[in-house]
Amino acid sequence: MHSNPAAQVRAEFIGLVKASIKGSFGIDLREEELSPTLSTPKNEIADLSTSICFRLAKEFKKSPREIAQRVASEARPTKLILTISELNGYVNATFDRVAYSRLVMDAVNSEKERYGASEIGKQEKVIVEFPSVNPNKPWHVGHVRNAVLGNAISNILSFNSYLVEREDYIDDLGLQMAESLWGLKNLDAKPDKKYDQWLGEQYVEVNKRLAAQPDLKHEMDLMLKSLEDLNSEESRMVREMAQRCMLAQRETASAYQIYHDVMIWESDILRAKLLEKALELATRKGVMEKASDETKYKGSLIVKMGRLARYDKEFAGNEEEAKIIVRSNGAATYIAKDFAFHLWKFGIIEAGFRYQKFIEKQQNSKSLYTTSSSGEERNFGNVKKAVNIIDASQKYEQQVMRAMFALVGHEEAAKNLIHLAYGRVTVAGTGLSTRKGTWMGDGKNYTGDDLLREVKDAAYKIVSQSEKITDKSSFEMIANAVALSAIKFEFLKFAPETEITFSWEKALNFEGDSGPSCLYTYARATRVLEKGEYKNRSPDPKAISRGEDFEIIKHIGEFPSLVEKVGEEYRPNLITDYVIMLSSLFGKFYEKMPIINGGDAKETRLQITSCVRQTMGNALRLLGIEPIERM
RNA sequence: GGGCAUGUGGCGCAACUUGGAUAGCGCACUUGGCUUCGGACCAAGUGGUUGCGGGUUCAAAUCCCGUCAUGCCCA
Repeated sequence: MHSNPAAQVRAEFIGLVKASIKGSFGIDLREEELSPTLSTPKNEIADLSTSICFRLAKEFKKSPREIAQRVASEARPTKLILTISELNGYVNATFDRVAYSRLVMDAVNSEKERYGASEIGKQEKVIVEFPSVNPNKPWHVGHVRNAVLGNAISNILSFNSYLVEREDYIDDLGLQMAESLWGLKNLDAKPDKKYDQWLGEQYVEVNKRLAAQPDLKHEMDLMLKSLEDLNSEESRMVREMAQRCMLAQRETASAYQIYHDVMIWESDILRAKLLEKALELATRKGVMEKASDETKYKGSLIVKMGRLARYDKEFAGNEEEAKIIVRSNGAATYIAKDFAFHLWKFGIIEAGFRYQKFIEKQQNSKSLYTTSSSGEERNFGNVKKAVNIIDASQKYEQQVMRAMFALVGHEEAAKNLIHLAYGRVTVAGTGLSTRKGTWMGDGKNYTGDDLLREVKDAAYKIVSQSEKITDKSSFEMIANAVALSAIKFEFLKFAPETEITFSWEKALNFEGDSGPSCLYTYARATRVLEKGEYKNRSPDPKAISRGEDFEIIKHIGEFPSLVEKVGEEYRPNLITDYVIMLSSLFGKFYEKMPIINGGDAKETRLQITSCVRQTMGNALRLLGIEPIERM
């Protein structure tokens, strides 16, 4: 069992309020009625409070104050709660400082790097899909946001006891691949740089040609047709090109310390005939049908809007009568392909995929597998929950897919099919278009590679001036860690749905609400513990006062509840808020309360420092940020 | 035309799902703090009718209705 100090003290408070109300008024409230009324008062009135008396006022025909006063006076203190009082109709509790501090410190000391973990995932399998960048270009800063989010979500789910598979979907069959292959054959240029970068630039060039010579469009369409024949020479060439591009993309991923378990290729999905199986299922269940000849949908396979509306009212007001799944020319839409793929994820239809190792050993010491025409069988997929990190523009498609899941009778899967819709990243008001090449900048591109290089250069300049670091050989490692923390934090601190306007100025700022300032807190705490010759003895909370020290203890006690919440709501920005607050609280504590020079309080304050360091480290690792000892 | 998201001090954001006491944080600005545990830090301060209008409630940034603006999506 993992400990959760905040949840424990809340439970005690609910219990005593419940007992007091029953004793005073003879009413037995349920825990679920009380628990939403709890909150933490902002000022220093108390440590925990409930507003339940406002709700009871009408029923009891008494003022909230009267009720609260009665409840407070009847309430019996518990192990963790020392006093209960009334103010303005609220019932307020103060914690037993020593008992609660001991609880928190014990929890951190005994669970260490597992402090904050929970069991809500019950070892269920979940597949997280990200960043799924087309294999004909490099990651741009928007893809970095996606990857960083997906990585954090995976870490958080895993910390909540889900068995997480990190999956990257690779669309090697779209029109964009036909165009890149056309470029490869016709543009007589040799790769002279990192392959994804080179391919991305070439793709922009192909699109310039297309704009100038619209008749080329026909050639592209022919190329696309031949790609879909998996035995064609074009198909073989495009796979080779895409694999080479993916190796380059994986270099970027690895530089960002982001790793996957499996890559799934669209061409292998085609080979496995997942689409046919999915369409058969949808037809058999009466969800999908042939459009009637009298409608404009003639010749295509559709799902009637009225059917979708039965599951999700969003589809109700739409003028359109149906959603096309397979066009009259036989081309499957993205929805069709995605529907099929996700039926596989949930183990509803079989693919019989074969896998090979794409990378034998990644930096996290695990292999990266890829689907393939031959190879071994492995148990990927077959999950209880699927999380897709896809930008908000695809919300509609994802919703249609979810509705179809429910309509074919898999409501449970529909509920567990989660689209984490994040806002796009723009540069000075314009979107990043791979086609138009707006990701290419002047001197430095808006790519993952250039972003990391630039931020690292800036970090290096600062690090190399530090007097705290005597070992010059570690500059490189530290600058890298600082840069990664800055970038990851910058993308994670915004709520997922917000759009982000990227600017170099912001990316290169390491102060304030930033990753480096959290790393700083960690490094500072580490150094203080070393200097203070801290030994991990059993907690001695007697010297804790009602000041900055106890504020820290309370904040640390909240961490496990926070992790659960973030795991259920997919909002890593709550963790960035949390670590900023932890940093700030430690900063205040550090100024006001001498640690090493703390006299009798020294040992206690070292213990608090150790708990801050541990919790900060755990929280940062969830975000995909590796803390460092010196900076 | 329909749908979704967003709108919070000068700027960038958080809190909204689950209503609660004085709306938090960073940047910028003003003032102060390194002979003293790591100043990527801290203290004090200026700045808000939470887009607008109505409603529900003892209580609304939060819920409901309407409206405006911006972005995205659907054919």
